[in-house]
Amino acid sequence: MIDLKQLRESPERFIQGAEAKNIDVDIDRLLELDQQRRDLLQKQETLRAEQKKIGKETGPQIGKLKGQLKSVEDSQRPELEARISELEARPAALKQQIHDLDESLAVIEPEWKKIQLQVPQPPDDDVPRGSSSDDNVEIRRWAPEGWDWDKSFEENRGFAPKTHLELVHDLNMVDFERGVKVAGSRSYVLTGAGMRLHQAVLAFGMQHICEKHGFRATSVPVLVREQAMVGTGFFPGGIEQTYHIDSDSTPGPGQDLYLTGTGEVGLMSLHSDEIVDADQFPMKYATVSTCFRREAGAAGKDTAGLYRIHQFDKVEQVIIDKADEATSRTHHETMISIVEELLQAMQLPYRLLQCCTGDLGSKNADMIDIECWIPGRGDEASNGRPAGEFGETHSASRLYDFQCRRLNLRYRDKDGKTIFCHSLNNTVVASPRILIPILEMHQQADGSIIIPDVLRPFMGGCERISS
RNA sequence: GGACAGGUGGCGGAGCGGUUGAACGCGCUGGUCUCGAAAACCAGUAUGCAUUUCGGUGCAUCGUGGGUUCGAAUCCCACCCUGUCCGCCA
Repeated sequence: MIDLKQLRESPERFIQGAEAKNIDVDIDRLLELDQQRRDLLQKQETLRAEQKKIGKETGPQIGKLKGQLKSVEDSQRPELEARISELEARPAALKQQIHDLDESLAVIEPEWKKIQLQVPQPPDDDVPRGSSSDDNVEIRRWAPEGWDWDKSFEENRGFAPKTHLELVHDLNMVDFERGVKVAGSRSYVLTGAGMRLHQAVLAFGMQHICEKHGFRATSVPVLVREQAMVGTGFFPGGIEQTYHIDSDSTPGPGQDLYLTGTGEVGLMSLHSDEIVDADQFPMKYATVSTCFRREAGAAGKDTAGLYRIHQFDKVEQVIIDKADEATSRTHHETMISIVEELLQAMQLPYRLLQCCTGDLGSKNADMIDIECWIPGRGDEASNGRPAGEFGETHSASRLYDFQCRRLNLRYRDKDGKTIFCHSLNNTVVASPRILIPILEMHQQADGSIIIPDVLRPFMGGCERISS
């Protein structure tokens, strides 16, 4: 959520920000409603002040007179009643006016709130303008020694690569058919070495971020209240991406909940509605959680394999810290470098992409995607085999106070003022998607797969997966 | 599935129709005392919005929304949430 004060002061910044992000939101209308609302509130406040003042003066009198009314003789009643109704007349009139203003406000506020939740955070000035992921800008890339970016996998390694689909089939690591039988399209069942490797990657990710970088290991609810989805900024925009445990069809307590698409929701919601102690900054959390995504609107895209699926597991990192842009930028770089360490440790070639304004999503001021090289992806080369392509495996967001404002997550500065925190989040590792580059990049000419050193301790020392 | 209880400030906990934005306790901040600390004592200590001659001032907020009333934390209705006991399941 954006700061309405800032919006009033510099609406252009937000209008241009929404435009750059390709988000259609009627900011002029919001400003208009905001002005109306403020006018109404001001009028109402004045009336209330008067009502209160009168109430203090005449209230006790009325009470006393009404008491007398009970014990007094009939002949004196009319006079008493007249005095009471005289005293009651003014506050009653005020009450009616205040009530009318309430009704006017009730007309405005739903739309006012709705648009407010839709206004995106303007992108930072140094984010390149663009309309889609095609306009993202590569920052840098890395590959293990011996890998030549100008050559194909076959030229680099001396044999034609299999796709991950072929590999998991040949090595019996995934059962897609039964996955689909049980759970429908985009479902899978990891088996044997597939499941072991999946768990190894997640365990490695948790170990790395917690032990090497001091993030606090934390579990999160993956079934959450709507407020957590709104607070973290996934709603209203992402509602069609989200599974809903529906109270209409299955009434009863605990039935109106949503399945989270990322551990970020649970982690960031931990401190919602809190004024956290600034001494704890920066607050660094890591979790591993199952993530659920409906992938609505992605029909026909990446239908085969482990790339785009409804359910996966992810190690996620978040940082909450004081409201300072420079600090946020530093954290952002740190969180990205943690991922780079991990990918380098697993010897996976990757590149960093600066996402353009059109690809940022509504809540980010800046976002860096990390893409691993996947030999089995992409268009067909002349030999009829995939030419290889980068595939997004990580996404690092810098949100400033946009998310914490929604979550009502604050701290006190030196002067005791409450301030909304800044937040950031980044994938540590998401599996099984990350298994795709691991399998494809570490495959051998004989069809076996060499397990990266760093994962072996989590697989009982196993060095190689072969049929 | 059945039977209840309850939602008040950073926390605990009063209040159940009239200066109650809210007693009391704890915590926190400042001060006195002390060589220093603890204890004791004194003072202060909610959030949001608006307004301001930056000293304040006004309004709202006791789960949420509506209602009754001249007046609601207090009464009524609906909803949300939390907890307890029994049953069931792991």
